[in-house]
Amino acid sequence: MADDKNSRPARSAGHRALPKSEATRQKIIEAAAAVLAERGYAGTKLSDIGARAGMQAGSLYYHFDDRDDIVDQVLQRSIRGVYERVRGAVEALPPNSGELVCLQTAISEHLTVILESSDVSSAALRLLGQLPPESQRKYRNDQRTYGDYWHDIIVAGQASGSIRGDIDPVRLRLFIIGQLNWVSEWPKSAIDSRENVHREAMALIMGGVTGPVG
Amino acid sequence: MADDKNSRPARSAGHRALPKSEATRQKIIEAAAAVLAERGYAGTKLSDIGARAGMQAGSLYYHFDDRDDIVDQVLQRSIRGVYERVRGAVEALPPNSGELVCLQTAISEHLTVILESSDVSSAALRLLGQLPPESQRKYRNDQRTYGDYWHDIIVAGQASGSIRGDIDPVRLRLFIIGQLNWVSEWPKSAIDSRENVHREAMALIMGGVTGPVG
DNA sequence: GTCTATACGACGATAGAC
DNA sequence: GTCTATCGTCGTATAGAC
Repeated sequence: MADDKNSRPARSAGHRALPKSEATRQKIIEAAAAVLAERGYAGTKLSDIGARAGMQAGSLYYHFDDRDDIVDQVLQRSIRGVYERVRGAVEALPPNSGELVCLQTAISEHLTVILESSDVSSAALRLLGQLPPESQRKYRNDQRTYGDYWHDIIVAGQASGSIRGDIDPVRLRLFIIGQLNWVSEWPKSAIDSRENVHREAMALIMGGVTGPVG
Repeated sequence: MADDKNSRPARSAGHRALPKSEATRQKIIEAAAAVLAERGYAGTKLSDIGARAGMQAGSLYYHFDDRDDIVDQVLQRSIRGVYERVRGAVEALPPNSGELVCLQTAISEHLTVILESSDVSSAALRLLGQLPPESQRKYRNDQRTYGDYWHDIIVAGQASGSIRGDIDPVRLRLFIIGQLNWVSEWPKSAIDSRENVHREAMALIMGGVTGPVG
């Protein structure tokens, strides 16, 4: 649990929210996410990250320990970022909203994150599978936390009857999230407007291909 | 269009279907697919492929021109393989089967391929996105052929009213195929039996989370 | 903080023995 | 057909100037 970098900057007295070094870290992480998303884990070279962040490869070592440290930050932020966004959206619902509304909100927000940050947030999704197995373990907890959050919504919905009960809740979640995640692989030409993607995704997940009335 | 390897072996007179060299090619391609699926494009080393195929890295060059040639074969077989399987299944239906049945058959067969060859066939799906953009062009045709096949089914179904018409047919296809493709990313623990996955995927895609009767 | 230069290892690819 | 040995290249990481 040695973690000297995440609470940076630990300087004398906090005054500004984004000191220069932190802003640069941000820029590097975003650059790395972009490269990771399009080249994959092993295909991401420090020179690419540096180029996109406007500096030389060697300069990255001032801000990060090594290559994996950068990848690490991208993944952490992505996974936790999606979770916080979705949880925030669901918790913003009026109290006693039905489970179906919670599910719809989670779907909508998850999709929003994918559509708006097609780099930073969707990079993680495609990356987890290509990491060396040991590295994957580090993110299992964050992944499971997010999965559990969905799981609870789905199970509650099935108990109340608002969500069909003849599909295993784990697989139901995996089907839904998988369908949404794959949007990050779409050709850009298929996304004419985010509104359409949202509306149609919701319509399909809710009512299926035969439509809301069977 | 120089393509001297694909029609191998071009030996004196055909006698056996699988001469040794062709069998070895097969084994290498399968090994490569396995490594590609778990390490990604750039993460796949010739030494890994060789190890899994039971030979040294240098020996691979007897069967293939270079690294990209191997990746190429994996992708070609995967994309075309799924297409042929799905088309075969749909064409095996009794004539004048409804479009909805065609769609269901396509879904079922696509999922079957993913579940049974979680290496060879699913490797391609995740790979296309991480290839250097120039390389991607080579597979666009095969991809489009497969997409068009689904497209025709969906459009016909929408015309006849058996498939809801309020979702863009291109996105409807992408949603469905994406949901199925993502199954290759599932933790193995989520697949207790292929039958269950099939049944539930079909139920969800057909009727949505609210169930077949709304 | 960022640069250039360099040490070092890893991987793709080739050559030649068997 | 497959092996071992080797070369060349590229990418990570470090060192030290600015």
